[in-house]
Parts: sequence; structure tokens; C-alpha cells
Amino acid sequence: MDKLGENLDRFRRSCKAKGFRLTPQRIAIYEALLACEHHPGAEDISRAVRTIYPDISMDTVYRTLNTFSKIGLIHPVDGHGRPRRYDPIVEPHHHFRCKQCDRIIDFYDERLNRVSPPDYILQKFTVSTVKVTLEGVCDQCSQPRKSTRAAEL
Amino acid sequence: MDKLGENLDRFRRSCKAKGFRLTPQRIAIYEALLACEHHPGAEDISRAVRTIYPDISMDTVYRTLNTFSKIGLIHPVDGHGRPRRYDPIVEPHHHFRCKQCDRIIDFYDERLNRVSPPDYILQKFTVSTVKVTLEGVCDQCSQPRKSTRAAEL
DNA sequence: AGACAAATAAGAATTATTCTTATATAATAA
DNA sequence: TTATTATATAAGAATAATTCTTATTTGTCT
Repeated sequence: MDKLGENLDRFRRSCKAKGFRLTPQRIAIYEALLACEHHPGAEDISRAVRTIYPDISMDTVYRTLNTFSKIGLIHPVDGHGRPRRYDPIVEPHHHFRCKQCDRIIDFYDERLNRVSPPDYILQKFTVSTVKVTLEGVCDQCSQPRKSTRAAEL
Repeated sequence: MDKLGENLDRFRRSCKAKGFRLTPQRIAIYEALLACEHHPGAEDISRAVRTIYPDISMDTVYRTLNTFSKIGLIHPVDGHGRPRRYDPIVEPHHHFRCKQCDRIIDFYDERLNRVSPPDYILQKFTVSTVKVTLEGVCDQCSQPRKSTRAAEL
């Protein structure tokens, strides 16, 4: 089975397992999540899904993203965020965020996966996640002409 | 000079240097930033400043935080965030965020300061900041009784 | 002290998100 | 396969954080 199929399969199983109904809206939203690169927000998802279901409501998009998030099918990027953006990739990986166009680009690095907090922190707090996030300017925005900037400077 | 004095002094010089006026509101807001632990948001700042200037407007608080942020006197926590929270400490350090009470606790670690992105990323992107963020449950919230939780479970 | 650009207060406007309610529908069992 | 029922949905109101607009005030530099 290919990656997309695997994901869709996991999605169906997760819904079943938790007793959530497999509605066309949910399927379309999950497919849009997988298709949208650079970590879509509710608005991106809504736009993508509307090409198939023109009457989908924003509320459904938000509610569904929250639902998926609760089952662990997707993760909100950063923990804090508004407009909140989501990541449908659940395997360990890291993020680079472009300060200019606000794209968030995945990357994988074994070394970073193993970054660990200092002992005196581990003794005091229960640490469940360690996130390494890079910020800077992406390849597209570095080229003065072809920049696809979507955010303020 | 003590730490507080140093900071206030840097603050005055930064304002002068950029041609920003030294208004009582700005001074009060900057002092509140230094005094508030765990990375205050606009509401926290407003509450603190109101004890001295009861008529300060939320707009002034927001506008001033944006101004400070632009001069690099403070940094927004996380990059994305709403309610946005600020960090008046500009020396390199790291954050632990408690998922239960939402406190953000500073910690220092030389090893983490030296975490570096993989080469293939550095070749493609201009990386200006590397942030290591921990999430989990803090010491206060681990003690079932005395928890000071302020956020949803 | 006087002039002027910059900062402020007040409140309207905007944006992202959640809530409310009435209707529709997926899953289940008859 | 249809009837039942709990769950999901659409529509739009409500909320929260932030920004914008405008008229007024106030640092700063003469």
C-alpha cells in the first residue's frame, strides 16, 4: 500500500476505534490535510474541500480539525497558534519556518531527534515532548525576484 | 548596577537610539514586562500597569508591545501565539511549557545553545534562530493538591 | 514657553474560533 | 431495507485577541 493509502487506512481505523462516524466531510478534510503542503490552517482546508463540497461550513472544518487533533491523527503546529495550523505527519520530524512567507517546511534529522533536556529539568518536570524549531528565510524568499511572500516583512 | 537597572538602562538607550519617546506608559509597560514571571501577555501587562495608570488603554499596551518587539527589546514567545506572550530576556535561553497551567519557564543549557541544524538545511535556508522547546507537566501541577492550573485539561 | 511630530484613549472594526440550534445522516439493529 | 437514534452538520450568532481610526494629548527639540 502506498503512503496515501496507509494514511487513509489509519484514518478509517482511528475513526472506527473511537466510534466516530466516517462522514464524507471528514474524509475530504483528512485528504485535504494530506494534500496541502506546508501545514494548512482551517482556511486552507476549507478552500480545498469547497471544490468538492461547496457547502461545507467553517464550523465543520474547525470542529473536525479539533476532533482529529484529539484522536492524535494530526497535531497542531507549535502548541500555540492563530491562525492555527496542522501537521498530518505523525512520525518524528522537525520544522523550519520562513519568517517571510510563513511556509513551514518539514525536515528529518536523527541527531535532532535525540536532543535531550538537562538533568535538572528532567528531575523537576515531566517532559513529554522536545521540539526543535528553526526560523529564518527559505530558499524561495532568498531569491529577490521570485519570492512568494504571504506575510508582512 | 543591578540586573533591573541594567535592563531599564538598555531600555532607555534603545528608545533614544531609535528616536522613540520615553513616555510614562512605555516605562510602566517595560517594568511590568520585567516584573511579570512566566512570560506575560497583553492582558497581564495591562492588569499590572493599571494599578499605576488606571486609564491605560489596551491599544497602547498592544501597540507598545509591538514597538518593543520591533526594536528587539522583547521577543514574542514561540513566533505564533494568541494570546501572544512576551519574553523580556534577550540572552540565549530555552523554554519549558506546562501543558496544564500554561506557565512558561525559562532554563539555561549550554549544550542546547549549541544544537545545530543539519547541513542540507543550512545549504538551502538562512537559519537565524534555533529554538528548543520542552512541553510537559510542571512541578506544581504534578502535585495533585496544590495545582495552580489556569488552562483546560 | 512654543511648535510639531509622535503617542495616547476610546471605541469601532477585523480575524480566528467556538457556541447554539434546528436539520440531516451514518451506523446499527429489526 | 428500512426504521431508529445518536451523532454530525450548516447557518449564523457570540466571543476573544488584536488592529485600525480619529480626535486629543504630550514628549522633545528649539
